Amino acid sequence: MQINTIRHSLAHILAAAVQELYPQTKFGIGPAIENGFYYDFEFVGADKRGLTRITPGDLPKIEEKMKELIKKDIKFRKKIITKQEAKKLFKGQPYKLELIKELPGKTVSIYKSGDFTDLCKGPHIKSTKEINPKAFKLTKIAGAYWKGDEKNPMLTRIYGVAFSKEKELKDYLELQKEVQKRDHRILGEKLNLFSINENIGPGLILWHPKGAVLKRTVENYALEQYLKNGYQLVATPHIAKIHLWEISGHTGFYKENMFPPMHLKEISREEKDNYQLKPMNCPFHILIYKSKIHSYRDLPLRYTELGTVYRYERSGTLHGLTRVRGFTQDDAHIWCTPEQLSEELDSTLKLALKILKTFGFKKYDIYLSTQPEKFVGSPKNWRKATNALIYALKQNKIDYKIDKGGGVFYGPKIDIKIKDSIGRSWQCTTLQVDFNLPERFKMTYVDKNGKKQQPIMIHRALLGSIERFIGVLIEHYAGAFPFWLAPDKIWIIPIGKNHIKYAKEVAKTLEKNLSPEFVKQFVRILDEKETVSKKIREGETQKIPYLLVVGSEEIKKKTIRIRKRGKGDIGQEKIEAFVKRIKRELVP
RNA sequence: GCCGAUGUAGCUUAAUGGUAAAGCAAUGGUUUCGUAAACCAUCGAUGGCAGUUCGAUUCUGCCCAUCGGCUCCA
Repeated sequence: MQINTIRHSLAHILAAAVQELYPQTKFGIGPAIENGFYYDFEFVGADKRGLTRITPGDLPKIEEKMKELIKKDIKFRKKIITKQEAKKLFKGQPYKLELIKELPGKTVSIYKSGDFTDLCKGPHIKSTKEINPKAFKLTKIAGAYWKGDEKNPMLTRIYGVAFSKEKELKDYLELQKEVQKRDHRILGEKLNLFSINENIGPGLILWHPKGAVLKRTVENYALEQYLKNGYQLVATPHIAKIHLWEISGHTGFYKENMFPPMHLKEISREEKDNYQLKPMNCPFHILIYKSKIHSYRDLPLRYTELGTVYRYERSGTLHGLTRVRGFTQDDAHIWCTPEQLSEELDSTLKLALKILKTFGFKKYDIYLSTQPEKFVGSPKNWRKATNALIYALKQNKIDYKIDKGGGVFYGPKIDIKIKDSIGRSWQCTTLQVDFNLPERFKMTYVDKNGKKQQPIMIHRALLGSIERFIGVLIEHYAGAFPFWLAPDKIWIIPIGKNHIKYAKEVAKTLEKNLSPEFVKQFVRILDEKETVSKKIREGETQKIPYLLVVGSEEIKKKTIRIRKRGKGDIGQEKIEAFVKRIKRELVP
């Protein structure tokens, strides 16, 4: 039997159990989902809103009831009935009645399993005998809007996971533990990378020294790649007159996601204009473009900036580094002629894939998002741009999925979701064609015939938000960063106080072979009065790539004893040999 | 924003309507140590504002923040 069918049937069994335990319950819907199922309920009852509060503490009781039902060998029976009959059957079930009303045709199908009957098109298992009662588990309770619309009432959703074999359930629960261990919010604190302080505000990141070094390494690498590939560095302010956002159209489309305006007249009467914290960099780059007249010979023109932007994300959506209110984009805008578009998209995509690969991401899900219902620009341009994106994808031999109608109103786009080391996807790279802003800002270039033309604009952020990208990096590597990224690279551990002098000599040799800056930033001598074991433990928990232990033996032989993260003690080595080793590893 | 849960020292956790306990960390001292936690001492906390109470960290309300979801992510 298909596991999805079992999951779906389990949703019905969940509903059946709930019906027995809480007879007044109103039922929403209950589909199978990835790894399991859920069912939405409205628990009618006695509190001031007329509801019964269900808490995670109630789950074991419901789960027990489900197992009881499964044991009873309940049969699933399908029946086609008329809508009229259905309305009678589901009297008192407002959500079901709403669904019946919306379904096409004159009849609907229902499934009866024991005392529980549900409106459902199926398919289902024949009998609960097919369910392995040891391979499912109710996991959590959450609020969920009826039909996913926040204008609708919020129902109580009970989630469960289900598999065919008990072992699979165990593996799944193990994986969840692994996910928890890799949580960048926990590792961020353990490795002292960043924090969020409630006196500063939710979604605003404090980068601690080690985190800031990591961020800098990531940013420097990305920027270096852009400068090598024909981008020009620009820098722009964090605020601008609100008028700018009126031109760009953001105040109209995006107001509730922007931090509200600053009213300068509150401090100075002469100030007539209100200012606005920037939610994006594009208008600034456009105005640099517009600061002079451009020839077709200037194109493609590429401006890049590590631009810090602020967006008012709803409080409930914030999450560690991956969803924040202030973040830095590795942003760039490219303007080109229609003829250049394909080539630009192709090379941008290549660059994106190269950079992601360097950071250790080898697997991706790539989406092409096409024209939505509401759009600006001509359908012909949309077709052209979409074809140019497809061309770029084909040039790079990329398997992609089409997100039909998923484009932004101003143009089609390619999104890359990277897969981390335990298979989760994260949206990072975005590559968008924009017909809107060049029009709104009246951008032009002079073509071969001396005529003014409108350039095509590409927005692209390859890492996306640096904050999110680092969050993903932390989870991908579980905090054990490759040498070139690690913000703390080498610890030198003298065995006793008589060996501190030699430890310093080792550091000096590294300075000579690498640089004083490198040693200051990345090498630490642990001369505290602690045991060697303690220092090793500390180094391991801090996930330091190399721990160099030095004692009398090493002094005599002029070597160091290397403990490599994940490998343990790999033996003694001359310092020169070690330098060679790390020089190799320092290259991204 | 919505539904639900949570908030005790820098971190992890304990306890209580009546003196808030411990481990790690930090600081000071002893130990100078060969690959994942030496020893002793010291410092240090109930998210905020109200209310109930003789007394609130504990009960109630509001606020703030965090967590799990929903919705959102131009």
